[in-house]
Amino acid sequence: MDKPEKILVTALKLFVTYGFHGTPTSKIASEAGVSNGTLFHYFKTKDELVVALYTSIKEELNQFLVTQINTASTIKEKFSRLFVGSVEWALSNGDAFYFIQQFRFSPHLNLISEEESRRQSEIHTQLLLEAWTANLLKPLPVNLIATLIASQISGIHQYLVDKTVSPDEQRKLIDDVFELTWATVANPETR
Amino acid sequence: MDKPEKILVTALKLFVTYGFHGTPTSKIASEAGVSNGTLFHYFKTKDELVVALYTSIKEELNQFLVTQINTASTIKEKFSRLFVGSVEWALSNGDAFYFIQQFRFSPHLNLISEEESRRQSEIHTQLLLEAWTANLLKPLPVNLIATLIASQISGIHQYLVDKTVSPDEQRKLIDDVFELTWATVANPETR
Amino acid sequence: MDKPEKILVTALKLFVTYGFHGTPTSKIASEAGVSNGTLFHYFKTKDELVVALYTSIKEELNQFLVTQINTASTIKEKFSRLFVGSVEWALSNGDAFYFIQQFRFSPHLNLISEEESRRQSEIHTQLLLEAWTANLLKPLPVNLIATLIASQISGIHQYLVDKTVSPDEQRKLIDDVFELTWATVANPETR
Amino acid sequence: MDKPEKILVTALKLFVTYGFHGTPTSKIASEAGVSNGTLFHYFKTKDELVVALYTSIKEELNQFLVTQINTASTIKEKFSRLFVGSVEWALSNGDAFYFIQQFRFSPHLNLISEEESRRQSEIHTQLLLEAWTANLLKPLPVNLIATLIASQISGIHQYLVDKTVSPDEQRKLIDDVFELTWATVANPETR
DNA sequence: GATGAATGAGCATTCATTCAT
DNA sequence: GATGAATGAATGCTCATTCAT
Repeated sequence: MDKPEKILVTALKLFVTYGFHGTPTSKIASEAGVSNGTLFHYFKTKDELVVALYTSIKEELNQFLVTQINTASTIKEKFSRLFVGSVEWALSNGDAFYFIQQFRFSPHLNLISEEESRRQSEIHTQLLLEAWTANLLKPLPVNLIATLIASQISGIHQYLVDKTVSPDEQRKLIDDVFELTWATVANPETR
Repeated sequence: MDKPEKILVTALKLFVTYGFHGTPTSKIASEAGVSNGTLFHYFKTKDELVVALYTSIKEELNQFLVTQINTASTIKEKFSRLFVGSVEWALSNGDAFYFIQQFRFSPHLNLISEEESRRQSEIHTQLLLEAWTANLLKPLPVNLIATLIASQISGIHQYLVDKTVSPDEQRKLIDDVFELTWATVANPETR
Repeated sequence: MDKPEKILVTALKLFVTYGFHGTPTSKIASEAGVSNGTLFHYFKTKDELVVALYTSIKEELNQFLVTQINTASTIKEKFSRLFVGSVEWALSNGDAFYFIQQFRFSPHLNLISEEESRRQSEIHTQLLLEAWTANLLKPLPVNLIATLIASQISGIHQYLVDKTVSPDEQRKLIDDVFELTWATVANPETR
Repeated sequence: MDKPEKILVTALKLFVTYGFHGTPTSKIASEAGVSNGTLFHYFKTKDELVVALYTSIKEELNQFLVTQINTASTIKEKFSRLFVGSVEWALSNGDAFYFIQQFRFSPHLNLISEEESRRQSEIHTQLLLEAWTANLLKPLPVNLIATLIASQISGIHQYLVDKTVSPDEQRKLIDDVFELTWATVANPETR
């Protein structure tokens, strides 16, 4: 792992525990095993580090989701993969997922450009467009459907984080909730 | 409005715009029209101010929801009132709602005691218990149901914040989503 | 002496010895017997402190020169008082005088507004105008005359700083150089 | 232009604009088109670079003045050439001249050895000695005369920098001021 | 000679908190 | 209760300098 990567990994761990403000750059540097100066060699400011971390996490998540979707044939199956994949990724990358929320409710969000923002949600946009074109969705605003699905993902994730459930049960619950969600948003006629 | 109240109101506005860290107590004080010392007269530390703000907002929200629920007769109607009320309160108290999220994804959350936490969600717990007892819910874990409903509330709110919709349409959308949500979690047999 | 004044006095001493850069604000504060925070309470930035010091020194010098000029009756005598007064002030306020030069050949000079600059040289401007109106000066550009006089002041000062001369001799030398300078710039006809 | 020379040229430009402190070595290096390490290959420390720049400028100035003086036959003419040459060099090497002042009022001055200092003013010392021996000067301390001449040089330069004057007028003004200065310091009997 | 990544000491500045009035 | 001057610990960031390649 090269130095900037090591810095990002360490920053994630510390930000999640102590918050942005509660984490001095000096602590990030020393725990990452580099000097303070090196941190600023790679990230011009602390804010830039925070943003870079967010971007890299989103990137990683997206790449994971793409591999998930690619294993599916039907559109519904793609949704399922996206849904299940998101929840499972969130469960096994607790820190990263928590950080995303943290970031979203902070002034740092404004530092993300429109374009970067669009790029990050491209997969979801594409898939929804596909479903919409195939007339698979209820006659509701597409954005509303997107938001409702996203909410259910974060809902079931939230539930599973608090409980301790066996992997099998967990998988079943996620599938069940996906089916419920799909029933909520899918067009009953073409379903 | 007395001084501590003025301080809380000002703090909310600033926290939402600049974040906790980005808002010095001195700025809160000056914008609230009180002296630096006065702020610390009412709130021993900045953290205490943050927590007090959170608690007071939750308190206000809960009181509002209680009045909403009280106008309902059936259990489903209570759920509806809770659902719609939550979304509408969130829409007309954007700052407060945003602050709640901000707070939840920050280390400050640890400063809320278990008991306080329980008290804040009492209404929801009560209502779910009622529904459960009346056998109105699907055979899913009650907590999962609670989380799913909460997610949908925040989902529809999220959607409405971004769009600009007429009040009538807005109301209709919220009702629609509630019906979808209710269909998702309610026991079809006793519904 | 109040705190901001004490800070200025200490800063002068240190700047002259170690330069602006070579003098940390922390050293100024501690030698002035105040806390680091107090320094920044009175001067928002280090640059502001530097500028404030410059302005206060120029102010003091000007007030001194005004009292000198006021004891003179003829215009030539006023020039003499200004000349002699400037040299003597420079000799007994070595640090302050050195600081002025230091400041003038630094980027800080740009932080002085046009207006402030004009105000600082008002005495000289006035006196030259008076002499010009009375036709006492050679037909040379007034600004050139001003600059030449100023140069001679700094010349004789420079000389006296390096040598050690008895007060009497010193006074005589300054007078001599003034007469030479006056002969250089004064109109021989009306002299 | 070889690398160390390029570094010196760039450093001059930047020092004059931003001051010593305001100019990082990294900026000098990058603007000079060399790497950070190369700068330190040629100049062990930043201070050494500053001193080297000063020395090289003084050297250049002196060489120029020597060629000027060599075209003169009488002593007064030599003084004239020195005077005029100095002003003209200062005018066409504004940055270099400004840097000299900057350097003189900075702690770096202490890094110049006595001997180096003497060498730099040798021309002036020699010429004054010649004039003194020939009994051409007023019965004033030689050092005072030296200082007064130097002051007038910097005075007329100062004036010409601020104004915009045609080359012819400029040359005439410089000559005039030289004559005035010469009249001030030269022995009227042997003149 | 040339490079530029890495270092870490050093500094300006901020800000929560105190306390005398 | 109210004030705001004073504090000083804490921190982001800079930059001269080193050194392995």
